[in-house]
Order: sequence, then structure tokens, then C-alpha cells
Amino acid sequence: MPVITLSPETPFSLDQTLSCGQVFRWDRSENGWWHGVVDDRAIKIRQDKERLRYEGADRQFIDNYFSLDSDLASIIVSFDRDPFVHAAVERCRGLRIIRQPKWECLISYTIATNSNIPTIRRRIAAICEQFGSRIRFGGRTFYSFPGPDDLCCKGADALSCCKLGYRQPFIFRTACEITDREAWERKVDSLAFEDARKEMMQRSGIGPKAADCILLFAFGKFEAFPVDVWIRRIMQEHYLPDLNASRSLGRREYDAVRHFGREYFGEYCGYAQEYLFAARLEG
DNA sequence: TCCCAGGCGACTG
DNA sequence: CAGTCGCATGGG
Repeated sequence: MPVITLSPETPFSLDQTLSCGQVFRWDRSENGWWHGVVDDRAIKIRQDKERLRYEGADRQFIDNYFSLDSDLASIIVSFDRDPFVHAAVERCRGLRIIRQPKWECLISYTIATNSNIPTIRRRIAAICEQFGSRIRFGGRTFYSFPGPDDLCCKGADALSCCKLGYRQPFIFRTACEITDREAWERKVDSLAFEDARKEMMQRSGIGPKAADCILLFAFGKFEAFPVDVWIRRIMQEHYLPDLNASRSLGRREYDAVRHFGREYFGEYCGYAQEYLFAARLEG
């Protein structure tokens, strides 16, 4: 089985990275192995200190998916500018933002709106079982993430069994609209952040929060600063005391928070957001 | 039982 | 224009 030996200049925590809520298709076994599906490949991986052992993908894929090629230490230095965010970095050391497949991320975060993580995971698992392809791996069965055709060819009603709630028509519309996945990906890739964000929010079921998550987790746009209720609470308590915490988060207020995040934490504010978010429960 | 997640569209001030 | 509410669903 292939092994990657991480150098001291490559801080990485597999557990932090896979359990912080950015991805929904990974499971950790009692024995320390993580199993997951990315697009159409089933993967198993575990970390023992500086050793990463894995199966189901090649070295290049693992390096790219887990962003092992990015200089995490320098990224952290760029936003580590006060004791509070510093504590979050200490607590979640080695957390990296994964490079998710773009289509999969778009659908996942459309499903994720107004939901909690266990529900999101169940819904995504349901659409993969229903519309993906069966993958046999290590004596177990997994399902690939379905493509646009897979999701729209059976009609909107076929999605009912996945219990997506009012997100069902959004998913169906998106699957029908994006006939050329790669063209869509190239288009968003080519746009500067604010334009990419506008483009993303044109999609059915994608508001500010989902757009920022997708740009951060799939398009490598680290200036995205997704504001969910947790981040809003943290920002209100530690950075923006004048924020009205009782009112619902309108678009104006959302923009005020994300612009503050961008100005204060800098060009990698999305990374700062992830550390603050991941540290929320451990604090 | 009720509140929460936070996109959309219809509604209201 | 900006804020509020119901929508479908399930976890806490």
C-alpha cells in the first residue's frame, strides 16, 4: 500500500480535515481508517503521525485533493493576527481546505442549505445510491456521485425518494441546466471572485452562504468568507460587537460580515473562517 | 413540542 | 427597497 511521508514543513491533520464539516462523504472507522468517495473513486486512507497510507487513488490525486501542495504554514501566518484566531489555529492544527470536485460541491451545498450535517450526509448518500454507479471496493459497496445527466434523465419526481424537501426542484433545475460540466467549471474558474460569486448565485438554490462555500471548497477562491449562524455569532462576540445578533441575517448584514472578514484576515480569510468554524465546538 | 438550519418567493412596511 | 414568513425535512 502506498505511503506518503509528510515533512515537518507539511503540517496536516487528516482527522481535522475530514471531520470539520467541509465534506459529507467520508466515514471514520473505529480502527482509524477513513473511507470516502470522491466523484467516482472509493478511497481509504489513514494517518499515523507523519505517515499517510491510502488506497483507491494515486499520489497525485491525494496531494491535490487534500491540498498537500499548498504552503499551510504561510497561509496561517497571513491571517493569524490576534489571540482568538490564534487559539483556533492551535486547536485545529493541520486542518486543510480540501479541493472538492466542483459539480459535486455545487450539488452538495445546494442540498446543505437549512440543514444540519447528519441530514445533509443522509440526503447526499441517498442521491448517490439512487443515481450513482455501484463501486465495489475492499469488499464493501460504495456509490459514485451522479453527474448532471444521471440526476435529470429520470424526471424531477425521481428525486422524491431522497427527501430533499423544497431543494428538490433546485437540484433538478441545476442538473438540467448544466449540460456541459467542464464548460461551467472553466467559466467560473476564469472569473474574479466577486463576478464568480454573482455567477454562482444565479444558480437555483444558491444564496450568499452556499455560493461562498462552493467558491472556497471547490474553486480555491480563498477570499470567500461564508457566514453561517456560527460564524455570525463568533464574529459578533469577538470582532463586530455592534452586529445585531437577534435579527435575522439579511443580505446587507451578510455582506458587512464577509467584507470585514476579507479586510481583517486578508486574502486567505476563507481559511481563517474554517479554523474559527472548526474550533467552535472544541472551544 | 418547538426551535433551528438559511434559499426562495410572496408578502408587508 | 428591506425585512419577515412559510415552505420540506429531520436533529437536538
